[in-house]
Amino acid sequence: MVSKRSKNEVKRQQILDAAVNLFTEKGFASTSMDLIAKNADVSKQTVYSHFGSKDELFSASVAHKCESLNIVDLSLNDLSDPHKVLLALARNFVEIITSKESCAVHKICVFESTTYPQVSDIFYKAGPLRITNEVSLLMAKLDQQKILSIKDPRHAAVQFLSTMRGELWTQIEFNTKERITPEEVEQYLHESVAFFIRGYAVK
Amino acid sequence: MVSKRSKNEVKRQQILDAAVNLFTEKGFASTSMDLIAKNADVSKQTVYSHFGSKDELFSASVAHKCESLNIVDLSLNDLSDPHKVLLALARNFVEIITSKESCAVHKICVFESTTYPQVSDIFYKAGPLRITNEVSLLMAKLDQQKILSIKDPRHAAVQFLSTMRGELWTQIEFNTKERITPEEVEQYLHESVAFFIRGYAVK
DNA sequence: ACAAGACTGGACTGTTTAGTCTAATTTAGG
DNA sequence: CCTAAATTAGACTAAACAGTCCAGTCTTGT
Repeated sequence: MVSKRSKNEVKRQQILDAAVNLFTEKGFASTSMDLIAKNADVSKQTVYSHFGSKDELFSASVAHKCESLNIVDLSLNDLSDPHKVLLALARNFVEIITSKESCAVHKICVFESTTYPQVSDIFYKAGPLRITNEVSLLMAKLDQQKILSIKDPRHAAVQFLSTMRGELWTQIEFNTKERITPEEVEQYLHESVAFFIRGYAVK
Repeated sequence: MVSKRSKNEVKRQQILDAAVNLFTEKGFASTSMDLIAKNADVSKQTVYSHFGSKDELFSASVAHKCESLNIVDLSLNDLSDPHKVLLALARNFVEIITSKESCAVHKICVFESTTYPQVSDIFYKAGPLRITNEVSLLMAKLDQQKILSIKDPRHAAVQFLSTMRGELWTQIEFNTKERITPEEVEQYLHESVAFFIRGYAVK
């Protein structure tokens, strides 16, 4: 037998999932509470008893999604081959930021950043800010171990991540017809890692 | 006396301006035709006689805005001091992409890129694609004149522009509370230009 | 001055929506 | 089995909105 509490939780999850899917797909304004209820397989009243208003549900559903988003893996200890380390990081980073889920949440957070700065802030801190901080630490380590010569680890992190994003990211953002092929992306990442290392090589 | 044609044009411009301002500010769904008419100081019927529908007006107004957006100045002939040339370019680029107008159009185009890919395409071609193409040419010249050693000018252009965007751009996107100071931006650009040149220095 | 076309304001339709209410039904714990 | 809370479907309100229509007014080229 399922406890009352957990039955409650299940419905809550259903609502959050349906909500975030619809919000990211159609936007806040074009998503109706009726449709959320229907997609969540729940009555409208239940939606309102869990979340007081559309605004509240919006915040909660985006926050919920941010918690479940994949994050970049930085569990690296052997840094002796910087090309290998940075290329793995770059691939991992690009894979995550170009994923459908991540793009969808990114899009809605940016769009609603003036109307719902709290919501946008949640994503910013869970995504861009977090990864930048973590890569900064990596850069500091590379400098410390004299593998690269990095005076300002934060700037290096920003440069690295910005660079890896590359053209594919922009094409996805704008939903362009033409797209860079995976092979081109791979080549770009390879070149860019080499470029980055040249820029921070120890003298 | 103003000609019929140009009087017509004036109203048309008023409508387009009011429309793009509202669309970028509130989004497509949350902007009403009544309000556009009111802000354009024109009757609703006039809006409909110039543009058949809300969709049509949306496309036309974004396209109109894209035409009038500032573009990066690349009229450089003396490339002998690459640091100077690239720093000027970087400053110019950042100034434009962080401007209110540009950010507002960027935001709506990205957000509506699935619903209105044609609209998003207009911005993509007038903005990111165009500047990337132009900077590619510059990179090719720098290689040709043996000022830098750039095998793949397009990749170099993407790397350069991505890098210069930096953290400020992200903070603006997400409308964060904390912001990098102009001094920090200036320092970042300076460092990043030097970093770029190190990465493409002639051997 | 005159005719053609542009413009106006406002009424109107039909639809969609957030949020509320209610009365009946289901569920789960004691 | 009983009670209390949770859930349900559906009706309902009040507002907003896209798009149409119309009757009258203003503009402009001739």
